[in-house]
Amino acid sequence: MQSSTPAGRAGRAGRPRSAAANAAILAATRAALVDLGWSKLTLGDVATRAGVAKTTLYRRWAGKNELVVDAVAELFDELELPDRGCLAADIEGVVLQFAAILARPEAKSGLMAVVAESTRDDALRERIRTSIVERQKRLVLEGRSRAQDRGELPPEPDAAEAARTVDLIFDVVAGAVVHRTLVSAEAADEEWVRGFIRVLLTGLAGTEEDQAGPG
Amino acid sequence: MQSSTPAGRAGRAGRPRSAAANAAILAATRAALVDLGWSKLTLGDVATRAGVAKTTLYRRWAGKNELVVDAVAELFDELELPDRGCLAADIEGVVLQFAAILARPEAKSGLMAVVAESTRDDALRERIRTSIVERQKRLVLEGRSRAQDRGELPPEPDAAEAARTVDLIFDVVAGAVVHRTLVSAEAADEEWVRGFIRVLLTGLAGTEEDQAGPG
Amino acid sequence: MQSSTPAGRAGRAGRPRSAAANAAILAATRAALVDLGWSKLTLGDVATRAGVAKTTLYRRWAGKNELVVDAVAELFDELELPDRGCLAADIEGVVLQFAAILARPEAKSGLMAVVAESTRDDALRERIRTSIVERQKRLVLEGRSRAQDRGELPPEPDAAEAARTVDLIFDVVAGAVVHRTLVSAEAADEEWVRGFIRVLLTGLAGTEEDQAGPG
Amino acid sequence: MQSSTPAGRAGRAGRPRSAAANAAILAATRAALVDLGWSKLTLGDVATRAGVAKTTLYRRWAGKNELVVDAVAELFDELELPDRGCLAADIEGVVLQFAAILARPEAKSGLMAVVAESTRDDALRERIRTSIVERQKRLVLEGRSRAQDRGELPPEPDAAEAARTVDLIFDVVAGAVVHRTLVSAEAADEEWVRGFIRVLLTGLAGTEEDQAGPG
DNA sequence: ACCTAAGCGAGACGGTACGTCACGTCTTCCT
DNA sequence: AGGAAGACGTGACGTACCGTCTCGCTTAGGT
Repeated sequence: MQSSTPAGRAGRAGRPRSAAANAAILAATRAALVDLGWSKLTLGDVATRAGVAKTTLYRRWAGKNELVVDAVAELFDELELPDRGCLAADIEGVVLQFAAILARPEAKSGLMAVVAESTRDDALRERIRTSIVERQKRLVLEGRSRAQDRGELPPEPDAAEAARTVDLIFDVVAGAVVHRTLVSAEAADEEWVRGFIRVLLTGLAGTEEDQAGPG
Repeated sequence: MQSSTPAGRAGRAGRPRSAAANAAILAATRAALVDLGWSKLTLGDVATRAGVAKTTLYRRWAGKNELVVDAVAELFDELELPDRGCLAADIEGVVLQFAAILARPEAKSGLMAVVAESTRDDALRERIRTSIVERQKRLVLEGRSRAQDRGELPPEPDAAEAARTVDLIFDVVAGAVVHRTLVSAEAADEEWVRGFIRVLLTGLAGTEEDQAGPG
Repeated sequence: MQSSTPAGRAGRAGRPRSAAANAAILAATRAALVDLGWSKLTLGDVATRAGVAKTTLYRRWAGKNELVVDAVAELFDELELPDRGCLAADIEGVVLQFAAILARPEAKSGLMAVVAESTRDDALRERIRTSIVERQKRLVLEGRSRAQDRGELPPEPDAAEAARTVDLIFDVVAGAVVHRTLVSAEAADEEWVRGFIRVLLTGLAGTEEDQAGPG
Repeated sequence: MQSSTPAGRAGRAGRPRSAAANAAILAATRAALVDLGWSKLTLGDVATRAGVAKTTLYRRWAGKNELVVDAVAELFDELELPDRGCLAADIEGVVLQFAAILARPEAKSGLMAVVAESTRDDALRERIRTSIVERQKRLVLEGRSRAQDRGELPPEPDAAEAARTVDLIFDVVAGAVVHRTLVSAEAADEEWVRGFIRVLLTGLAGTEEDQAGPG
């Protein structure tokens, strides 16, 4: 990297922070999550793995929770919405991607733990929302927009209602996959995702018909 | 009788464990969850609150996780399925109860934390499943059966498929409410539950119609 | 054993204390001293080794110190003063016996520990004196008396002075052997004992002469 | 100078250990020995008294025994051999100093306890020897040398024999004073020390004569 | 080419909680 | 009443991390 600090920096005297250290620390954090899980992860151990002093770590993050949020957030940035031609297929694509990330131990172990912590720490919850949750709502927005272009979904008559629906869908989709993966502890595989999307698109009553139909 | 102690009596010698202590410990655990949250809860503090020695606590539970699971599990036993005449209303009733429990700080703080821990501890995950999850699936079963009696849902042609559907519905319902409450950090109130049930029963496409129709 | 308690017992109601238990407990204490040493010896372990409940043990001894004193005291009762014809030989005989007992791990480990404890516990010190120390002063008394009969030592002109001398000799002999064995951690063997007795009988100045003489 | 740090400087990185803490801890240890005795002394309490964290204590000493050895060893460094003109007077001077130290409760309580422990711990015994015992043998060596200069004792014909005699004398002197003080639990006062030195210098037989002679 | 301020590694520090162990007491049932 | 069994309240253990602090060294921008 040719420039470790952006142009707008305060730029006072002294040695600048190592840019390489940040990446090493986040990677070390994910590695520690894989090996130890959240509750046994210690900052001292992360520092050692990253080849960095503990003080360096504390200079940049307030504590374990903030560090883990940043380390996990990077995982979800690789999500994207493929264009597979129809709404159901698009959803299936992105849900399977999401399920694949959640199946990774560093995500499993870290994500739920920081969510749990965030129930008592507003700043942490906000950090999770901005770093992880809100950033991925783009997928829902884009998916709906595409479906409307295709005529699979009607246009939104009301902007506020539209936003509420995005939130609802996000809660339903993310919640279902998380529950399936972490609580039921079974894979959110292709078969399960198809069943889930059937319910999501046509509702419970429709589910039974569709099953009976092809059989 | 050949024996003064019943056949099923295991080790009859020695002082028996105090039954009152168990209840006191679980109540103290919930109180500590409210006051401190999961990560700052210490077994020493729970013991003090319960008026019990730390060793007594360790004699009965393997650690913090097991204790919290048991303490939280009791919260969910009060759930019941009211008969409100139609499927949507029945679901609304039970989901609102579930949301109310999840809104309590002892549940919020404890539940996600043990789920996070369970990603690295099979025995703990099993304990969560038997103590909390599986026990509440009765609600889904009873709700469907009632809806089928009323003709709101068709009968199940295939038992295996029926079981899969119960699991799916449970993941969707529990997951959505949990995500709404803990991640989005907004109340799963009556309005939200109605929107959720509309999607659940009629699907995304139907949702838009229904909204547009009466409006 | 047909009778577990001696004839002179108080004979109140209830089950009498098992006499066999006492011996078993003291033997178990010595065994535990050998295996674990004083500081790692626990009353629970002694009870288990003796095949006895902890309560039984506490009914009979106030604590670890008292128990160890009794267990160790028995070791020293086997000391006796042989008649080998002259004072030096008599002393050598009894000192070697004493050294042999002190070399046993149960004595080493237990004796010094209770002496250390006794510096802060008058009752314990008294118990040690009556059970162990005073009881062995008979050896010094008998040795002197025998030496006086033989004409090796002059008779005592003053009874009080005589008692003081017994105490002094006891302190010198016992102290030297204990220091040699425990602090210097070398065997109080025949060679050392001869050197010691030479000093004891003829003094430091005489020592050098005697050595040079026979050589 | 070629280097700002001396050659023998091992690990120069990191914060150095507080020198003040060491002294505070050893002093606190002695104070705790006075107040509580060895068996009730806890490292946590010592740390509190020293105004130091328990971990600091464990960073520097392996355990209670090692700590007490070091704390007690300092007491004996104040011993010195006065020149009072003749051997008997020199010995009396140093033995009275030794007795005075042993009479202090921190020495009484600590010394025998660590000796007892050392019967099962070779490293501890070695530590006691080098920190306490061997260091004080200088007194015996110097005393003998001085007495030889005065002609009170003959010169040593054999170096090995001379060393053995030093050990013997040390065992006799230290052992007798310790036994008198701790086991017999009576003061090693001037009167007793005179009697002891008479035996030490002239032997048992001589003792009686001397007493009878001048009386 | 210096100066200076911050970053950095190392590791000691005062804390807090851990989970275990032994204590000495108690409660229960049995003999 | 004595005894075996074992749960109980208590308190110390020695360890592990916490987050902070002192060290001496490095590094780069500003002069």
